[in-house]
Amino acid sequence: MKRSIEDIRRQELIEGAYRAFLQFGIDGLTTARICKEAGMSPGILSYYFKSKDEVLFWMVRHANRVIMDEVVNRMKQATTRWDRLMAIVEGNFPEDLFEQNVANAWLSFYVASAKDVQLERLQRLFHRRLASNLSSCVCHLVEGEQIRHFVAAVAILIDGTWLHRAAIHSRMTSAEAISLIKSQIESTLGSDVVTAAKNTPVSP
Amino acid sequence: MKRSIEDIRRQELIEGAYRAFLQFGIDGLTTARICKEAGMSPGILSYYFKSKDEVLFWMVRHANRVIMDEVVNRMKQATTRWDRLMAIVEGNFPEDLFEQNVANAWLSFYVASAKDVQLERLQRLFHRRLASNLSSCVCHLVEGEQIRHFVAAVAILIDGTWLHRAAIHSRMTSAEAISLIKSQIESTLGSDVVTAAKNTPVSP
DNA sequence: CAAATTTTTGTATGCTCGTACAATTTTTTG
DNA sequence: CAAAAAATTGTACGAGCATACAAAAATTTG
Repeated sequence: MKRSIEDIRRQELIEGAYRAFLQFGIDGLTTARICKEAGMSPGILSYYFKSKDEVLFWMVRHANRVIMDEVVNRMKQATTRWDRLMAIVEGNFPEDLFEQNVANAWLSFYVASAKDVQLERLQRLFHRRLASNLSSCVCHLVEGEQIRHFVAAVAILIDGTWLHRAAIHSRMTSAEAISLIKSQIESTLGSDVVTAAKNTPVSP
Repeated sequence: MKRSIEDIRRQELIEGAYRAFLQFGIDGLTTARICKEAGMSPGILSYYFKSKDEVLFWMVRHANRVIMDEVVNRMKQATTRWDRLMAIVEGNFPEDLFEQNVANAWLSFYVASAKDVQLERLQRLFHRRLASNLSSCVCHLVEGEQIRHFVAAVAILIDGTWLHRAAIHSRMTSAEAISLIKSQIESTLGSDVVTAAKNTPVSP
């Protein structure tokens, strides 16, 4: 069974919204701009979606999937806990996405999610996934309370680095971001735990 | 010479804007809301200011001064490099300001400064001040390139922690934020540098 | 106190945007 | 091919907002 016109149009609008999102952030997303970006006429959005907010919702899921694919693909190839950890960090800074407009767009999503319960739920889902992935890399290697501290610190470092890429005119590259977070992780865990992580296979 | 009515009214409007800012962020700031918060009628803003953006500009300066006062007061009492460092960290997390609405408000300022050259200049000024203060705590204690890395890491940790307070429903307290950043700093610098910082007086 | 000046009020204007929808075109069906 | 259904277009409406400004009120001046 081939995709219906409806599915195709909805997907096109979501991807149009995504492109507009990367350029202008959530505030720059008007129905007209979304439709134009998708190559359609202005009124079409309300034919295929209940409202602009519905497009926004699916667009954010789409945007997150782009990043998550980067993470997951790298994690598949990891053989040690340490490799998994690096897969998460590196996957969160794809070279072609780590630039000011994109960082600003994500920042605007964070702001918007404070006033939109749907977006807030997505946001928390994304955070739980990240926290869960990070935990799996260090559990059994460090003690319980330490795990929560480690996860919080790395999450803050990742998001904080994106924030700086957005706000400060920093020209930081993704390689520099990864290297900064990597060395923070190393000094936080300590060399013995790092060595253990590098020698622990992924499964257990 | 007493303050003119104009100075008083402008200050009242700026403070009204600040209160509205803390509650609703930059997007929630309408001229009507600012005037209402200042206890004046809606049209008064355009009598004392060229535009809403001008109020925004002064309001952000005011908001930053609130934080900077916290930092500066703590730094005055510092006798060692380490104390100065802690003064900066603690001053950036005043207990009564470290809560979700305020964090969201600051986040919305970061987003807005991407599309407003005036706000962007303020933002960069704030960042240079922070970086300069941080540098002064570790220069001569660690080598040149290391300083830049250290400053970047701490700045990212501070902003990242605010971002998390805004976005994740984290209930993190200011004490927890300070403690997290403090331990990150300690493991980054290494115990010998920390000891040196604790034994180095502030002036040179 | 009366005229002049300053300050404040309330509103009108124009703009942007989301949404609904009638009119039109395209596709499908029998 | 004609009728019905689906898809698309363009626009009109209303809401929310920044700004300007005429009218009113308050204050100062002579």
